[in-house]
Amino acid sequence: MTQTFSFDVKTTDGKARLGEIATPRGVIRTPAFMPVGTVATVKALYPEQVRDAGADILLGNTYHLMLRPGAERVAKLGGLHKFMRWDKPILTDSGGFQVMSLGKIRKITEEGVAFQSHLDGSRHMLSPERSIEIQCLLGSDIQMQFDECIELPAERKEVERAMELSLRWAERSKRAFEMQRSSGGAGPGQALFAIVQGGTDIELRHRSADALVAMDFPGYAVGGLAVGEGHEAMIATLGETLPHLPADKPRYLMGVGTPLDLIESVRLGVDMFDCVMPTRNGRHGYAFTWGGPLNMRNAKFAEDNAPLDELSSCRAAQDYSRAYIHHLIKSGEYLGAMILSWVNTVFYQDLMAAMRAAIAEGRFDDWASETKARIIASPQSVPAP
RNA sequence: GGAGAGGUGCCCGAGUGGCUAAAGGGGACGGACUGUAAAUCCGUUGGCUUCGCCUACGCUGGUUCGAAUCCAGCCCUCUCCA
Repeated sequence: MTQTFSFDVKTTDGKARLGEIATPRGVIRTPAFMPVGTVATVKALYPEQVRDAGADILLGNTYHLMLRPGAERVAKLGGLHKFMRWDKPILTDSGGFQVMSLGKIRKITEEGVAFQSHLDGSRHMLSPERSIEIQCLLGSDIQMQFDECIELPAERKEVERAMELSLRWAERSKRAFEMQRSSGGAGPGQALFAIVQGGTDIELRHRSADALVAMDFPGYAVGGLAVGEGHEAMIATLGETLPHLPADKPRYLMGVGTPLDLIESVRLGVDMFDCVMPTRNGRHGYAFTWGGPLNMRNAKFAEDNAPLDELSSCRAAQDYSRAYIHHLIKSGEYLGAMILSWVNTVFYQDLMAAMRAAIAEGRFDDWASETKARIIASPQSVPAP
């Protein structure tokens, strides 16, 4: 197994890429979808289920883990992988997303962001340096620069300000990461990714991307999308941004998305994704199936004895009836959330696997048309005879 | 048999003369969810020919310009005492 971090594009189909990221903890097949395990757990799932679903990597969060149980404590306990019993790669977000999502309880300065803990109100400072330090303490394989993610729509001046700040923080993050490298806090198998910002403004996106590429990172993320601009604008922005990123480095679209988002983004050349959608929507009673999405709370499933999704490779989708899952969800039972989180996580991984296969066989466009017609269209919900 | 408490919308439950088609829960129905402050949040929830009308707070009658709210009788439920 490799001791260093590397990325290899195996083949392309149009702009879509099939590749592999090699790390000391294992290979990540791309395009990849990373289940989100914010607080050291992919909610409602055992790590084994996440692994068996086909996930090569999952995501953890700097902000949440620094508050609880604390980065130093995780380090003391042997690192995040050992702590949560996940031995494959882990990517950690820097806390940049919380700059947006916790907008009401934080203050931004050039130095960094002062957060008021959403848990107990205590104050905590996150700077590029501290974020990298925490990510190293956690033992993250792919670390993210500290950035400022902003909500859209926003004034161009505001988008530009956040983008420029994120550039300066990228530089500081990189320097901090190199310091960690030289002091043994991070090894050659670990990598730091930069994050392109700039809203839906093409000129800002180009400036951001060009500046970051000049700094030379082992991977580049596109951040600040799927934050209110809509699918079309997101895809358009992505289409203009990706050509400014090096072809030989992985491209990660942060926080995205719906199955449609994933398909259209892979078509444009994105290699990595993460999103809470399969798990959060699962907990909320929403099932992704190969016949389209189903809201399992709907009364029409009350006496539907058909399996949830007979086309799913997830055992739970075969074993449990729609009526039963409907009952569990309506009753607020944990098992309902567990089943749907599992089914959705498998669906997302199978979707990525299908995209990889389609790229390998040079039929991505055909595959995409067929698949979109099946899974994006309104759901089939005919009761079993 | 005696004393007391009470009967409100699908359920529980506020409401003691007009601002009450009736607070608030729950349930039901529907929607949302995109680097997780989310097992969360939002909307609807008597009917109709819907800028108004009808029906409605146990039943019947009464007082009043006006009653879920006050009065009388009746029916029913619960608690305590015999």
